Amino acid sequence: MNISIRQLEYFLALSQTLNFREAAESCFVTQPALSKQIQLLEDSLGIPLFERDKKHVLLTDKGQVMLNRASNILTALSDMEREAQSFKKPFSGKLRIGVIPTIAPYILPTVVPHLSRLYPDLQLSLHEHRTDQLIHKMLHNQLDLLILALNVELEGLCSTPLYDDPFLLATPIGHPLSSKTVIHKKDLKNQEFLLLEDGHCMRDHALEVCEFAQAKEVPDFRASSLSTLIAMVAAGNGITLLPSIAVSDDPHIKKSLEILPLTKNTPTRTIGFAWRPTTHRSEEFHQLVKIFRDYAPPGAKL
Amino acid sequence: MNISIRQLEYFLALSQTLNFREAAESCFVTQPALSKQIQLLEDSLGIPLFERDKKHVLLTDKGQVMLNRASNILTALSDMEREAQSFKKPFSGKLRIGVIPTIAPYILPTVVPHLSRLYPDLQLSLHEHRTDQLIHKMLHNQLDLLILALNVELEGLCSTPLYDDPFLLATPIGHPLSSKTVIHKKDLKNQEFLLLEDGHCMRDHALEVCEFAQAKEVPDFRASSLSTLIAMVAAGNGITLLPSIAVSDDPHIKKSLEILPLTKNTPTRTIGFAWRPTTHRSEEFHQLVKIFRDYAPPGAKL
DNA sequence: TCATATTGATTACTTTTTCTTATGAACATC
DNA sequence: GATGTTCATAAGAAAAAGTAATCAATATGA
Repeated sequence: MNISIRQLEYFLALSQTLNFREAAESCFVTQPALSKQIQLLEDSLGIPLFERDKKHVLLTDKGQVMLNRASNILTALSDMEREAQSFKKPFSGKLRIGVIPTIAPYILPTVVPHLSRLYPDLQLSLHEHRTDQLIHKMLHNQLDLLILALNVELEGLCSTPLYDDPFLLATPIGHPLSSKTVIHKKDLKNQEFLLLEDGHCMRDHALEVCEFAQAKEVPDFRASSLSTLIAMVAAGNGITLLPSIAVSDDPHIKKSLEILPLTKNTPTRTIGFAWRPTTHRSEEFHQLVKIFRDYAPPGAKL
Repeated sequence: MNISIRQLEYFLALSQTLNFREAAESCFVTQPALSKQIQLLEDSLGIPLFERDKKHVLLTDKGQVMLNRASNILTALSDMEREAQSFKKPFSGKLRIGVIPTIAPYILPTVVPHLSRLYPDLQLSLHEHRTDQLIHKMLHNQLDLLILALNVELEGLCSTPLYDDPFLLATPIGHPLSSKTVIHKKDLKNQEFLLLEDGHCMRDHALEVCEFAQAKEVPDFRASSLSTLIAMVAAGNGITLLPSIAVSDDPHIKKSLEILPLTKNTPTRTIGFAWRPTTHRSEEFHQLVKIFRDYAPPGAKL
């Protein structure tokens, strides 16, 4: 017998549920149908993919290797189908965009309305996650386009920069540093920084700066979002770094905090797109770059 | 309807023959069966893959793009099946090796017998082509492993070096240069070099050396193989560069030519393996590296 | 402990898909 | 204009994949 796409789909489904009935349900077929196809696939490959004793199902080692290949094949097929779609009508259909939390609130509100206006047939589906999860979802064909800070390793993805986003120093009103017009490295020595939770790439950026300037992190506190961070600084609990795009447009922030530029050699993150090399729409992404630049948020440097 | 593997296979077949009847034949089905599946595939994708006026069939632009994707998917599937095979029994089944002509005669005769002895279940299939064709065949899943000079761009392939192969100068017996013990760059100025035909990567290597040393190529002659080249030098028609592995083991050559080492900074090619990233057997290839090194030809530098 | 529920495999039968055979329409060639 | 191509189409046979019902083996809980 020959391996079929359907068998690969059933294989994927079963590997996710590890339960024949549930997997069958998720594929909208009955359990015997799925059992049969899994057996046929195992026969075709000549190796067992699952160990099943009459109560548990689990993926074998070799099954795991085969699963990765199967998953890649299905992704490639899906990309092929979606590219064909986009041939018929570019900028239509579903576009799943993933954005990191320290970028999303400052870019999406301005750009998305323009996108919807320019491409009414494009159904945008927006997802906010941290970098690791974004990359994982991208590689598993759950997202089409990422918007993130490019200063990280993007294993197996293509990327292109959109704009630079310099970091600024934020202190409480009346903080000793706030009298200065520009902050130098030595000004930060032994200052206490409030930072984001683990997993935010901006935390890593900020930590690098702190280490470089011999500053300290406030112990026992990690903010879950930039707004928490801003509130904590405003309440006088410490100082922090904020991305330009997060502060440049917000009069409220400028009243409750002091925002100070750093020296010439300003620490900066590069914001950009990333996508799977086999994506459909790589053409369209290059067009989107222009639009995202046209509607760049205040504070971003082209 | 859903796209099937079989549809992709028929698509590939038709793209090769551009004739429904022949394509059907090559797939061991009747022409209407293939016609139908091609139609279904076009319906699924929503775009025409072939233009057919009642006498000619040709691939559309979009069809070409889809073809590349289809071909990659089929290769991925074939790799998956073959990896499953190799799980059952490593070093068994067909291994298709491609080698460039300036390497094949000096490596294969020594290594292949050992391979056959070590892995009696491995069916070696050896193919001699120039670099460009090897890469093309590799990318089209017609070869599993390449042995070539790594000093070239290997688009989309993985590679690993085996050994270095320095070039030596070959002159006719009694040639003025043959009195020297070592050849320097300046010795080669205005010397007349015999070189290989276009397409041999060794020609490009040698040309670089010639340009660097301001030497000249003999006009109106291009050798089709190293043995022609050697014969032409022996006949006094000029001098040339030869790879160490081609001369170190051959007493006949040493009688009919003068073989002279070049200066310390010896021009050298690196001989190595290359394979598709998705290949089955990448494990086995790393084992083969050891064996190829164990039976390295005289003249090769590990 | 025994009734009950849940697991994946198996069987018999139905539906769907894919194939073959036979044929038709459009175009070249002689 | 007869003949031999081409690809498309239609009808029915063969193959594949599905459902429904059931089984055997294992857990769970009164």
